[in-house]
Amino acid sequence: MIRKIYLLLYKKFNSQGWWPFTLENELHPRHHGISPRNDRERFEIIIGAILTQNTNWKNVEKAIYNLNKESLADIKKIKKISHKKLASLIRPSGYYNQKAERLRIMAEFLSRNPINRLMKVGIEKLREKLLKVKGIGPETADSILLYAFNKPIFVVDAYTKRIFQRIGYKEKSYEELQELFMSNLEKDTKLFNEYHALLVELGKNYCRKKPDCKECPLAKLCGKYN
DNA sequence: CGCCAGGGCCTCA
DNA sequence: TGAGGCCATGGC
Repeated sequence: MIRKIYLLLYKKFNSQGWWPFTLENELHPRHHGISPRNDRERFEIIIGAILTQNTNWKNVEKAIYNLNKESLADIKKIKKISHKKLASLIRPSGYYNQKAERLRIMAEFLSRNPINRLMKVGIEKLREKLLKVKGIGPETADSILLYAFNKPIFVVDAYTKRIFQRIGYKEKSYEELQELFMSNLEKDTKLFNEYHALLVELGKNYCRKKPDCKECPLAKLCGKYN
């Protein structure tokens, strides 16, 4: 069933090309359908994962644009910039004081633990290290693992919880839901990447807080609809 | 105008 | 472990 749902979503929405990030000569993050290839791109994804916490991605794009205008997708620069300045640049993403602090803490962590070294750490150990960083919870950690480090882990977000609750799955906690996917799919980075992105697309367009079930690709197998 | 968005921390049972 | 308050902007 987990795989069937994936296929239905893919048929409806096609490839999502996640995670959206910015190429060297751009300022605005976009979906490229490729993995990050250098530290700047990986760090920008990490920044986006923090800024999008409980926030619309469109607002995060504005904040990332502001940062890129000053080439601030850079660990050393984020460490050096003042809190006031950083907070004002990321203001559109909301919670800007908290998030400025979280970006600074993450930059310090990555300064002590360089990305090229983290890339070689085992997935479980890397996840534990990320979760110890203040401001990084399960979803942000897993987003970083999957989209910045290309590790095969499934990201569970509010959309995932809402969609699968409505379909009729009893799993509730983050770990239970994550295990549902991890145990029913081959541990493939590309598959986990696409699946999560497709769930976000469904959550935004159909399985909203007030659901629009009419053209939902999952309507036939959804407990709420039937 | 109200509602909501790709969470996480802290506090208190 | 889980519920509730807090953090905040911008789009619709």
